[in-house]
Amino acid sequence: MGRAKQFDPKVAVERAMQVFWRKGYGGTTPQDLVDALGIGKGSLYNAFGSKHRLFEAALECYRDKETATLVAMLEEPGPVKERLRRALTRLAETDLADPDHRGCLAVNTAAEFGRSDESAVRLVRRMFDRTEDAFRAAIEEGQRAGEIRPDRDPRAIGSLLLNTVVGLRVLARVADGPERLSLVIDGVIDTL
Amino acid sequence: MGRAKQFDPKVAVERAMQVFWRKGYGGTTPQDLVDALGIGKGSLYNAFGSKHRLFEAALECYRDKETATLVAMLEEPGPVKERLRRALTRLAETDLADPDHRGCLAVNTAAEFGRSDESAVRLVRRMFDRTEDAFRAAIEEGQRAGEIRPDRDPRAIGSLLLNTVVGLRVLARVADGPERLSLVIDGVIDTL
DNA sequence: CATATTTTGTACCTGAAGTTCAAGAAAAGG
DNA sequence: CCTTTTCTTGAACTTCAGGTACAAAATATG
Repeated sequence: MGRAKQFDPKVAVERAMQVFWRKGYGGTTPQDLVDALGIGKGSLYNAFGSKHRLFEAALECYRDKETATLVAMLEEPGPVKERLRRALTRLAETDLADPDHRGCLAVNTAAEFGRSDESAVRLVRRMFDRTEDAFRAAIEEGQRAGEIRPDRDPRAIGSLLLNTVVGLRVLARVADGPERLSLVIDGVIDTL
Repeated sequence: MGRAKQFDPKVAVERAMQVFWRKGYGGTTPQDLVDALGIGKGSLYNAFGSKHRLFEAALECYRDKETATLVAMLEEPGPVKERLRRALTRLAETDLADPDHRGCLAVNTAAEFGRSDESAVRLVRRMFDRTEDAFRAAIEEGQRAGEIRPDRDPRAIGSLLLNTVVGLRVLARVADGPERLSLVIDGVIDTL
């Protein structure tokens, strides 16, 4: 019973995610959210409680979509090394093509909050863990297929690739061209 | 003629740098700065014009100190690879030992502003360029000394090391231990 | 010492952030 | 169909960010 919501919370969170991604948490105002979600301030606070809680939901949404995309890219056909290269390249290209150069919401959040925000840090860590796991799985597959030397620690390479992606997405935020990013990607992939 | 300043602007900028480093640009209020610098608001705005101008000065100060530290570390005696490993390790250790886990001010600034702030982006780019240059110089030295294979592009390795550092300093902001960072450092250095 | 010039702290202003609330509208139950 | 419950809307409220204006104080220069 009671009046039904006039908007879809899923859609609202996704729109909020776009705003937080573009402007950061601190840079986003309730008014920005009201404008982007197309609902009144009251509804916003009734539905999500606070700017921060909405942010958590948005970050969770981002994390799920982003990791799903990465996993999908890593599951494409072809040699593992080529898949990895393609995944990184596509990531860099996407970031550079974005007119706002938003980079990665999780990385930006890590930089914005550090550990001063418990819930944010938890969400970011989880996203990083999942990303590393996805890379590790790909590496193990490559080792089983004989494409990657079996004497290297998959977890270590996973960490290294995670770190590479994090770096790339920061550099992409201020990059004026693709050169440096390409050098990085080639440099990393060629050592595998 | 006229009264002399009661405080040392250099010291003031350095203190401001500490505040911006800890709280970010958006998270720093004029009151924070007044408290940290120990001068009145009037003096602050008289001396620096605006929060943003003071931030630029602080970022410049940070950049100069930080790159000087890096260059000094890379100029220590010993094999180049060991110098690089030590430099990265010390960086990670410093970040983890910092109770606030502030990471790198330039990286945080890149993440906070992206390209929405022209002057900030310029300062960050310059810091990144200098860092890459420092690494490139070290690599070239290593190649001359026969420690590093001469068929690799020093600029590319410089980019790769820069990217590694940027990634490390983001991961350090949310890391709960040194394990992942160590894996990354060893993974990168061992491929040189 | 006189004066011009600068510094300094305080008081003040404007706008917005972040949230709450009262009043009304729509859906379900008796 | 009336009550109950939940949602909606927009205004109201509180606090503070960010910066300006000012008058008093201090000091280099002639």
